[in-house]
Amino acid sequence: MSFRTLTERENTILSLIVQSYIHDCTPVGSRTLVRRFGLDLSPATIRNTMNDLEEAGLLIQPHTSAGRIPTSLGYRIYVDELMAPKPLSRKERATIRDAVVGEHSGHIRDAATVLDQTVRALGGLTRLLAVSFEPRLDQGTFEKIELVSLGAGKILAVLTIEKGFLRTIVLELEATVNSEALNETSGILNERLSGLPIKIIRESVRERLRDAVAKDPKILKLIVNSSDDIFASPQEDEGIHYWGTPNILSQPEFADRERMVSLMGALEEKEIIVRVLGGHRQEGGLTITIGEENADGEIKFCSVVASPYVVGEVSGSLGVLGPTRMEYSKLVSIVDYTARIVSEVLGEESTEKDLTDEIA
Amino acid sequence: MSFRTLTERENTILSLIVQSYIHDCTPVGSRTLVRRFGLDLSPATIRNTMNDLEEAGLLIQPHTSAGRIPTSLGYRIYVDELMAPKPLSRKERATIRDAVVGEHSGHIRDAATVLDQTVRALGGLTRLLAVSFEPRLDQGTFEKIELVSLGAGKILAVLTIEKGFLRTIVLELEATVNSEALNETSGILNERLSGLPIKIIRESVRERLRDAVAKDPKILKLIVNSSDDIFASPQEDEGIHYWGTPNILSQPEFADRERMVSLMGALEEKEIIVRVLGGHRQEGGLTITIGEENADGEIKFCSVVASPYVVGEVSGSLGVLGPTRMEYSKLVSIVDYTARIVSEVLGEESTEKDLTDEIA
DNA sequence: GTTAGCACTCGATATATGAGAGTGCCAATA
DNA sequence: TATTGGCACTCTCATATATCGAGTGCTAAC
Repeated sequence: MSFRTLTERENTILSLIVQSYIHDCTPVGSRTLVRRFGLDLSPATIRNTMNDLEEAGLLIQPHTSAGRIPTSLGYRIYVDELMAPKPLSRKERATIRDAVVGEHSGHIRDAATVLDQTVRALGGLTRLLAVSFEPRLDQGTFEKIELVSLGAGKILAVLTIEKGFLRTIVLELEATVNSEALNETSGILNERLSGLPIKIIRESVRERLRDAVAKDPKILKLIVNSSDDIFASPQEDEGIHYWGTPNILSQPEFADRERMVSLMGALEEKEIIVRVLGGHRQEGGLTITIGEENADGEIKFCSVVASPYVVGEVSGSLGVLGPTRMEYSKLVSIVDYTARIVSEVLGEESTEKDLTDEIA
Repeated sequence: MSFRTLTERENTILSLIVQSYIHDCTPVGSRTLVRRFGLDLSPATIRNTMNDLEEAGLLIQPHTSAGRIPTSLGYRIYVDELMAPKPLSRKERATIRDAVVGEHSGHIRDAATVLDQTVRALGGLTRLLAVSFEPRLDQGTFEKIELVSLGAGKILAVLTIEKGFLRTIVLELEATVNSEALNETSGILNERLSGLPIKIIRESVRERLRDAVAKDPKILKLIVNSSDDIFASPQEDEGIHYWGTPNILSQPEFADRERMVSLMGALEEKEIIVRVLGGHRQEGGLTITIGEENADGEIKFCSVVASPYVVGEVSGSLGVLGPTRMEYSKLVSIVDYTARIVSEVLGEESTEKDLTDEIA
């Protein structure tokens, strides 16, 4: 990653500067560094090293005769090679777990509720903007469909997806339908499609149902014609939860009005979140994206620590967004742990006898 | 409202000051007022009147030797007695209507989608924070319930409520259930409860089903025991849509960091919205709340223009929130019109043959 | 290789100054 | 009697100026 290997001293200095700057948001000078960390070197020596680091592109000076601050590349080196993840305290683990698991032990929550409470906890704990995506159900396996007549030609399709996820859709037919025809249709669908991944179904319903015969073919026809919607991947900008805008707006790096407004606008449009966190889904593990590494101009002052969570074949992602000056060593632990807990909680087959409110 | 009747001149001056201040966000002085509006009076005369208005509590000076700005009470008089609602242009009406009605004429949207697009349009048009509540279904009339087995003891209850609103809930039973028993149960429920308001049902299910006999009584029992959830009024802080935080943050009155952060925090917690807009539901019509008239400290610099929308017996509300310095005369027209259109659109029985995605 | 010393830079802070907009008051006016 | 012109005064805002302090780069000495 770095185009030349840093010396031991350079590593130390870089690390200390990053830590100091993360803590203070103040450019750090040679003298301060020596004093604060009780270094056994003179400021002049530090200055020389700083100069080298600056030439290597890891530090910059906001202006002549100010201290140095890390560049994105500087943070990158720090994150990849220098920092040690900071373990969570028992209390922190408990905070996260309690929030994700939820208070009412007798009450099973759906994914939206779980993630909503998760981002609240995550935002509160990190004092940053916490973000999460609901799971993308179209990665999952189709279990079965039920068709319910709602009267006036409306039909409710209820899709059951592995691990207890549910998706409901209202379809409409001009003719009235009887429940017998609905049962027949759902029977055919379940027989032919059960156990297949949603994605596969979306691509191949037509062929799979081509030779199906039903007494009342118009329902089957409706299903096939609407299959893009029924077996759809959810809209990219749906199922996003976030929390902590005041946190992020309080950060000194957003004192600039312009920057703040553009960030908020980007958040509201959700494109940013989708682009930044969307790519993280179903990938390996926790990722850190720093400053200009984010393609989007609006958040080139921001970093993102994100991790996928996995529930069976279905997955989503969660993470935090904040200024590049963030406490990476702590955040990787927090985000990683949160993602694990969410995986765990959403993966539990609901065994409690209570009810979940899938839609408000 | 005002504790003394204002003279003709006082009315004029107050009105002009309000208009000028709304336009400029600059305290307005006597000389400026005369020049800008070509008044046939000398600045000295205006000063006398201004002094009177200040004593009446309708104007204040930010500091000695600055111009005047209206107080909340000043705005109140203006809104109640002086201003004339500004009619919407054809184009503005079209903008609102198009957003609420939606683009795909062949696609029926659910309330959440409609309101989401509505607040976007409303926020964009007013350059303020637009807010809406989804309808409170528990004001509505229960049409029927369908019970669908999802396997593993899970049952999906689908409630149909007048005007095509839908509510689904997952219930859980330790035993497995057969569809016959479910049909029997839903039959009993529909027979006894159909046509009743949800609210009434919530209060009286027990009595109404006391003497009901079913071959498999445990499902009926589950329904009764879970009735608080099934026929619940939705959580106060659910079903809220808002859009336009960047708009509001760009307003000069939120240059103050502190104020901005506290407003954003309040918004995220949603309590503010609930308290401010929540009360407006099912009430007469459009309401305007100005500055300190809002009980909440966080938004004592804000005003709210809100209106209920009504769909049959069910209603919700929508409106805009912004600094007290807002263009009331225009906003009342916009909010009123938007509420009407939303009422209309949500009230339409869905006749299109297409499908709605009720849950993501 | 490390360090002390020194001249220099530059942002931040405090202070002074003047311009401009506005006010209140009072005596003159129609 | 209501209106007005005139005047002294107030207060903010913008600008200019001086000073302080943290920090730098460079060089010569250790």
